[in-house]
Amino acid sequence: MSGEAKTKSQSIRAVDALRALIFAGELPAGTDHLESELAEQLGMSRTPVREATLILESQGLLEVRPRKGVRISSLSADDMREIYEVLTELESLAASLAAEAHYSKAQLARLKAATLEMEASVEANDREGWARADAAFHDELVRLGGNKRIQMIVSNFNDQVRRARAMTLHMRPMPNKSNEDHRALYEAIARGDAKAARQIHWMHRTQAKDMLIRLLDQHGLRRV
Amino acid sequence: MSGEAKTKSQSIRAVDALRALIFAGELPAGTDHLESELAEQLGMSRTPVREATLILESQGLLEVRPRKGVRISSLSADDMREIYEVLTELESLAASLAAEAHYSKAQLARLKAATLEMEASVEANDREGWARADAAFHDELVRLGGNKRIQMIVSNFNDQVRRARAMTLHMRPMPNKSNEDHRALYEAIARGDAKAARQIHWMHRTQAKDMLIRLLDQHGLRRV
DNA sequence: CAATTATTTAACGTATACATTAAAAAATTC
DNA sequence: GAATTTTTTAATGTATACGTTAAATAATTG
Repeated sequence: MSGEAKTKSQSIRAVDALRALIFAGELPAGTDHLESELAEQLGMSRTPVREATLILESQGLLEVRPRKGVRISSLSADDMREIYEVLTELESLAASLAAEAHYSKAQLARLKAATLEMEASVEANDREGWARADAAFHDELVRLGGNKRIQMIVSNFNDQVRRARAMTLHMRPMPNKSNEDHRALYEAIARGDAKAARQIHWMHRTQAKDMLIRLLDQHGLRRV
Repeated sequence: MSGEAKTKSQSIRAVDALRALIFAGELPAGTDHLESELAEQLGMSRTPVREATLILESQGLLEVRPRKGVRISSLSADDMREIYEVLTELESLAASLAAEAHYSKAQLARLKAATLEMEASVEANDREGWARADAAFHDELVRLGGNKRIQMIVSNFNDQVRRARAMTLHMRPMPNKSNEDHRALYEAIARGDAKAARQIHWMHRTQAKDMLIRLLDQHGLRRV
């Protein structure tokens, strides 16, 4: 009933495979790879690989550099700042829109569940669990905002900073303050207070940005 | 000295040509076109056309629909609202960042020039001239914000609403209020007042959005 | 004759061959 | 021997052939 046997095209497979390799760090940031090598590695011809690289280039995950192979994108502190500026702004807008939508408690169940999971994870000292719940919270927040364009951009930019977040996950203190923010944001949305929702999320993201950049800087990570 | 004879690839040529055809309305919104037809029309094989459609799809200008040809994207009023929400938010952020950068009068010369040109165009009753200067103003504003990601998204979304703006250009009253906004925004940026810059631009864009949607609605344009 | 199944068609997806061209290597010149 | 030119190499860009498959059409069945 649920698991359809989709016949995915090689191009889609190439996109998925390359994304996975990039996120797993098996194609590390800054490295170059020839189309023909990637094609061989993925067991297909160059054609679908070329199509995949065009798609991934438009998503900012790599750059196609004629005759030098595709280069896996890396991010400077400044890139990170730019991306977080956009994420902060658009997620805050989504938070505001979500509050204006006056969702019922039931419709906010997933958001609530994510906050509880984060709190439980902090109790259990489980960083990976916390990170998963945090991602779920942010995804759901943006979804509740109801603007498909925001969802697309935010998802895209989250992909771009995925490795950087993963790297710093274990460098940080346990996110207690963060959980308070999430709870406060949930409540602002639940009572339909758009202004507060926007403000709370804006502060939340801005602090996360500052922390991330500080950590990368402290650990001498010039590009990630 | 300036006009280098670039040897552009067919794929790039295809992207440029298709964009031009879309903006000119020769490939109207909502219409379907086979890869082979487009290839013939552009005088090249399907390969570069396929690559071009993948790029244009990621830019939201068309959708690739296997076996049904590529469909030129059309926008509903709701799509328009979504796009304008993002444009409003990101341009307002750019305005705020531009103010924070404390540019000199010289650095703001192009922005100033655009405001003067808009005022002159209104005097001369020249709508096309006004639209050009308005676009220049907004481009320069976003450039001054200094965030490359914002520039990319805004430019992309502007492309998507280009036709809709063009259609409504002659339905609107002469934009006097708009010119006042631009002047006030220029002054807020010049004196480094980030909060005011953001606020002025936010109102400006929100009003533009409401006007656009109202006009399209009044004229029964369900999709453009 | 409606509904289903089989067949045909045509558009796409992919592999591959080849042309182009930037980069690397070798040869030449001063 | 350094700098320039020529040659070679190899990676990409493009065309094309062909297999695959969704859609359209025809045939069949109850």
